[in-house]
Amino acid sequence: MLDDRKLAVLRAIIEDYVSTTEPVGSKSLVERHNLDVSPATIRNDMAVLEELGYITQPHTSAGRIPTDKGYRLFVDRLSSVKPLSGAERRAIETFLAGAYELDDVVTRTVRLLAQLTRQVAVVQYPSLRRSSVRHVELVPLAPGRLLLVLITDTGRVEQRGVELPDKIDEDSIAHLRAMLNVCMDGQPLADAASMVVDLPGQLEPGDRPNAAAVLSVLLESLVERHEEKIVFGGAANLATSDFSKGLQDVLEALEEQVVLMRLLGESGDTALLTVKIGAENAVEGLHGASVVSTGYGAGDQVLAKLAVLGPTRMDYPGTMGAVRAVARYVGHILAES
Amino acid sequence: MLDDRKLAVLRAIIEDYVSTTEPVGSKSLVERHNLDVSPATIRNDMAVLEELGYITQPHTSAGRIPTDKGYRLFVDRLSSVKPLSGAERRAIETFLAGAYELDDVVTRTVRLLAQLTRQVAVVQYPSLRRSSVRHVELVPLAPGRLLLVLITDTGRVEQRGVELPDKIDEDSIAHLRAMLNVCMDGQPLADAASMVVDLPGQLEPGDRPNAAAVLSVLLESLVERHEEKIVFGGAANLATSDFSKGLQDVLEALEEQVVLMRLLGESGDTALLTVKIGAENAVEGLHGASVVSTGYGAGDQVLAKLAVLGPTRMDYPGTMGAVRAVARYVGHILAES
DNA sequence: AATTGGCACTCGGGTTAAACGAGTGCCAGG
DNA sequence: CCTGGCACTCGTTTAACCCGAGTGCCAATT
Repeated sequence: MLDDRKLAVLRAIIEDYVSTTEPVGSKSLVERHNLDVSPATIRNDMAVLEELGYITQPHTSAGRIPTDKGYRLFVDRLSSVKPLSGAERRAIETFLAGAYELDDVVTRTVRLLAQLTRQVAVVQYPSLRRSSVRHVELVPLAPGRLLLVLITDTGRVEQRGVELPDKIDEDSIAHLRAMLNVCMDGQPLADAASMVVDLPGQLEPGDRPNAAAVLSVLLESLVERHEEKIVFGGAANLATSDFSKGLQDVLEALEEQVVLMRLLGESGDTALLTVKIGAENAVEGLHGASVVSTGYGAGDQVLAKLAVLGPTRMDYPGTMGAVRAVARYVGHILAES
Repeated sequence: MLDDRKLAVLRAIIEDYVSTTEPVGSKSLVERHNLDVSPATIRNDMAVLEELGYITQPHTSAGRIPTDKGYRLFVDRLSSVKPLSGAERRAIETFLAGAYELDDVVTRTVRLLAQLTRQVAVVQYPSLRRSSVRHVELVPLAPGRLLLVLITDTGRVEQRGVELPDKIDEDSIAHLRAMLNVCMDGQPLADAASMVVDLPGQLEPGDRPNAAAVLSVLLESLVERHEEKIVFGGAANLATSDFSKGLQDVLEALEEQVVLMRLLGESGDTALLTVKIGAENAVEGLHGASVVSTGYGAGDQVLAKLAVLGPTRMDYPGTMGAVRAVARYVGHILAES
């Protein structure tokens, strides 16, 4: 059904369409790629490809353009991830070189990815689950209010205000702080729940409600909420890449944290490059867009996701190459610091 | 030269143009607003207004549209800030109610402003200059690396990695930490420089290079860099408000931190509502846009700026009302926490 | 069975021409 | 100073038209 030449034709159609944005006809195909057959033959092949749903024509008397299914086949079987050029690799290094803080790393990664691919970049903050506790600090703000500061072994700091049910005095704070640090120091945050389960027993009964409030904030807010932090950049690139329709929709989707979560979550927990094409994206209003995503982290742990979003008509090999390279490099940086 | 009726005509033209997006002619003017004169009279007035540069016609045989100068006059003399409706005020409260952390406050403010005005919102993080030090924490990360954590009396936490010139042991860290806290606790950050000037003298000579590194980071990075943090949102609104040209340009400008700084910086240190119309904006590629900005902060201190950006053809009274109201409300929240 | 050249057909895009109409400027009269 | 009248301008819309890229099909060839 699909012999080699037909596949070659599909590949050629996609390459041409991606670079010209215009439907591609049988004649220009044989010219630009040296297929040693006549346009008529290509037409027959194209008819078959259309029959099978890999390409379609916008209207009669126009050339063919790839369908989502066509891109899917292309990505799965007809292309390979394109390694970056030396210049691009150097760009990555210089771009990310001066980033010490996590905020900095994430921000720069977004800009870098957007610039490299000329599309929209989406980056999720690394999860805290695999980090360990280095220090817990409690700072009184007001009679019924504490500030909880968590410092991890990866040098990250998270803070959060805590509303206390009762008033609390300096001594109790100090005691609670000491207890917390004894219990949790060096422990992975993923185990935090079990670490502190018997903590209230070691405190004065009167302090227990307050301690409970602190713990619940620590467990729920700090660790979980953090993963919801996702930033994007390169929206300006949307304006040029004449998104057939619904630039509006795309921008709205990007500004919804929940949508971004869903977008990155879809690809599961894998660290592998994942490509979602057009309607494969569950998110309404993001059909017409493709998302290339991957996990990243220090070593082989997947701490978060990053992705590039663009029109279905995108340079998949190049984009995949950029995403993979950036993910790896960011992984190194996280591992070092 | 400019009698009352001519001013009324200008106001009417602006109101109509803002709501319809279309050049407005003499006839529809007398209909929609009950000016008790004939279209011909209005035409004469319009001729004068055009002569003076307040309005212009896109082409012969079309109605008039306001010029930047026309909007300027409108804002300065023909309109007043429109107070928010009850529903809008309630929206502000519910929207900002659950925000405890600063991050949260800023993020929500951006979304709120964008939604309220249906335009792009820009919010700068509050300056740390007026805050006081509550606690300084030093955490060893690696032999030559420290994490510096600063906690302010307003419950804000800033962290930053510090590269040390020499190795440092636990005791020296503890000593340095103690010294820092003694010197700085309760002191306003604005005075931080003078507070620590004699600190190195109280340390072992061997520790002085390390201490200097820590101090420079504390002074330069934490306090100053923080003010550069500016976020924006509501880009989706740009898509609808058919920015005559250069949506591309606007998006690019918004993604440049430097540009945003300049945008907010222009209006000086005032807490007052400031309106920059079209070409009044120094930023290239943001002609065609207007910016309504104001300072905000706890009490009467101006800690940062926030702004709304939209096409010159915007609802100035409404936008100004929203900006002022939100700024005030955010101020209250900052003052409480 | 696959390939090829030939040929009629389709249809979107671009061009030209004409009719339309909103809006203007000007003027003469109230 | 205001008003009604009127000629004029010019962008927009509509219609008719042609052009050409591209297709599908078929019969002939390999």
